[in-house]
Amino acid sequence: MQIQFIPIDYDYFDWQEKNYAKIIGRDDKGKRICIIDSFEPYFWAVLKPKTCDLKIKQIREKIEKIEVNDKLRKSRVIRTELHDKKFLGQDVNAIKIFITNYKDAHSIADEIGMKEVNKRRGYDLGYITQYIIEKKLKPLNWYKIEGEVLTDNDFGNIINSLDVDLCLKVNKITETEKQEFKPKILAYDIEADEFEIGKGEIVMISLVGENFRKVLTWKHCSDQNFVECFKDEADMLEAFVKYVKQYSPDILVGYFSDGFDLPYLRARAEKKSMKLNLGIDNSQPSFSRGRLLTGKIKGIVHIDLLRFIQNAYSQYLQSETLSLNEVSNELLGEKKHEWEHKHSAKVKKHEWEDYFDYNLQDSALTYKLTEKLFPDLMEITKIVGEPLFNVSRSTMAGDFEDLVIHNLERFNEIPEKRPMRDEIGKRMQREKYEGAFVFQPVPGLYENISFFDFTSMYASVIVSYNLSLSTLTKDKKNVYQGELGNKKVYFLKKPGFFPILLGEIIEKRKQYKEEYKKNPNPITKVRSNAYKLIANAAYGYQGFFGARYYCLEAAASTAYFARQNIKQVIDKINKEEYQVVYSDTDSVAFKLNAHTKPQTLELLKEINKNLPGIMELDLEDFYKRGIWVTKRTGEFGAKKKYALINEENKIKIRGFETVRRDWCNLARETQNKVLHLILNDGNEQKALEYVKNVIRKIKNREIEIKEVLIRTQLKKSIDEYKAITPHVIAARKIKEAGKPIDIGMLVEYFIAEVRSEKEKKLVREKVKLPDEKGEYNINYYLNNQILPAVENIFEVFNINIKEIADGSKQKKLGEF
DNA sequence: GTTAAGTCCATACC
DNA sequence: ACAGGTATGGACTTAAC
Repeated sequence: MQIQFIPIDYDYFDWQEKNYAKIIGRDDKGKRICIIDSFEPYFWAVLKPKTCDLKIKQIREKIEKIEVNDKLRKSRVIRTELHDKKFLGQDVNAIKIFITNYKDAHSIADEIGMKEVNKRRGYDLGYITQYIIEKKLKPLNWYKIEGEVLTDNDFGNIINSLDVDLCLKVNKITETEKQEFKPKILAYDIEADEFEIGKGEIVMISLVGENFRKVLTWKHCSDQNFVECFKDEADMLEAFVKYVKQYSPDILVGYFSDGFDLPYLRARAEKKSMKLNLGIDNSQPSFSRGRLLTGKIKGIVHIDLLRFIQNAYSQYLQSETLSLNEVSNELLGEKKHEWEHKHSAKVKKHEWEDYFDYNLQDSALTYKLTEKLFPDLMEITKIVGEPLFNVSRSTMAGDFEDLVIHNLERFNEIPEKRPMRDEIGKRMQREKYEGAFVFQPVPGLYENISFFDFTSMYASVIVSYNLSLSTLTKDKKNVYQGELGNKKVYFLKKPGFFPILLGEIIEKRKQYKEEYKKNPNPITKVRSNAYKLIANAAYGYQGFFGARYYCLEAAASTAYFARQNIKQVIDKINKEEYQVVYSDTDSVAFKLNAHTKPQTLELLKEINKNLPGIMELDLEDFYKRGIWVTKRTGEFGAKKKYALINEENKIKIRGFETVRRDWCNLARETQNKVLHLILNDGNEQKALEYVKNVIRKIKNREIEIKEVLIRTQLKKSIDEYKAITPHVIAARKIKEAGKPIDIGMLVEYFIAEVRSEKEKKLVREKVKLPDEKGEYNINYYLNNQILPAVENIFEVFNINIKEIADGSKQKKLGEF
């Protein structure tokens, strides 16, 4: 039999002491298909150079006799082969060791202690990863599968309990051209009486799919057609499982569902002594604990969308938190519905409809976000080669490593191992290396500015200078000379697999970006973006202590060559009688002086002609005006703080309090307004009037409390803080009030007036929560929020705003 | 007891 | 444990007088 097939969820099982891959996917008609396949697991023994043939023969014979027994099973070496391979770019002889059960790879590797065996590698890859590499059945690609239909009795009861339309034992896999795939997505969200997992009852569960909207509940009934009422919690949970099975999604998605919804459901089911058999084999969700809890459902890809957004997207979002509300608002232009969380016993009769509505909306937003982000997720999955489940939770650095692992075969490379605990410890203790160059700006308001920046600078440095573990060398001929601290380090010019792979990613990114420019459509946009995300992870990866291909020399040299290049660009621009005013890492801002725009573009061209390798400088934009200010302490210009206005009057603000979420809205808005007025007008007149008015309002207590709330994130548990800061006090107060408080939460508070300023000098002694009675502290908001936010800006115009504010204090309020 | 330097902490830039 | 270094600035803590 032959089918079209797209693999979605990967799993494996043991049958008669061998491993089998069990892959769930769809055929071209949308039927749910299971395929069973296998390969011979193996790992490598890398031999010392010049080991003689006779010795090799003896070693192989020895290895072939290895058997390990543990309680569960007997495992043994099936056979060995001798191969010419590469390890970190070096030619090696290696013995390929085939074994009966992959799970015992590690213990068999431990039995290989001959002194001629230099290294053992490839025993830490994971069965599914190796399967995908061996059989080239890559996730979310279409294949033609030829195979035999399996019946219930094959493989014990593995098959008969599966809720699929067809199960095939694979004979042949052929990749096909087909690309399109629209997964069946089902979003879910629960509402519970307590925040602690399993502590309270689950009040309701919402489900949203295509033409599918449900709220399941048992506390209160409703006439609305999407609400279904059950007699108790257990009944509701049962219905939840039933509806999931009926909808038969490829993806079940929640928002923070790894950490909340799924474990909560599981805990409540346990409490009610019932099974939450969501898996297509009727198994319950399983949870694995890394740093974070991860919930897995067999045959259905459970995705916690928050984790994907955190790992892949957060740095490209404007949202100040990654709450469903803010992220939806930014990406969809749609918010959560209003609802103030309360225990179901306290929900009034007329409020229930709002509660249902709120619950449904959460799933609806999660569904829409998933629809929007799935193309990106799918593209990354295809590039990386690991299953969707893993990719949706992996960091970008992890993705890069997976990409490398899945492409090693092309280079005939044996995989490097994951670092052990002691190795990680060593790496973590290392000293920092020198990073990027940041130009010391001279404070002032500048006119006619241009910005150049390097495209994917660090990635293109890695490629251009061939910086990687496998190209690191002691040779001093035909090399690039980098540095790590005071030490010179060298990299071969002959391209290594890591820079080659990264180069391919950058090249594809460039192609799709061009394609997108020519013909803007969502597909090219997503592709261009996915390749960019992955390319940008390569630098951090090589300096990351957990990396297989960790190479501090490469990471430090990447920064070194980047510094060299940006400084050369700065010199060149200055030499041509432009004036550089600022630069940070990969960008440079300069005044055009007497030059025209065409001349500036010509300069860009010329610089590009002389850049090494694939490095490329780009025009970011032209700006009418820009402002740089002094540091709060000292008379130097502050780095990483500036504001610009381009020719379309679009304003770009970096680093200022306006963009910092730990300043109160009033200060942020005042500063934002000041920057806008100054950049628009080119002078400070209107801005000054504006600030005077704000000062007046503060003094007259005309400001609402919500405008003076300060938000600070709790980064660790309350007792772990060495310094007791205002936000720690606020967190304590929240806890004392019996409200939930946890690591990661944004704590809101304001600084209030106190009876005796003499007794209570510290800021933390004046902290009040938003709902506490009290008035905002006029002096604090003037001297610690508003004035500091605008002081340095006015200083550019030689205006001392503090004096003006002080002076105005003595005047009658009415004089403003 | 006051003040300045040092440390902790959060958050931004790239 | 789950990318890197550079930088600002508030508030607390501690050392020095």
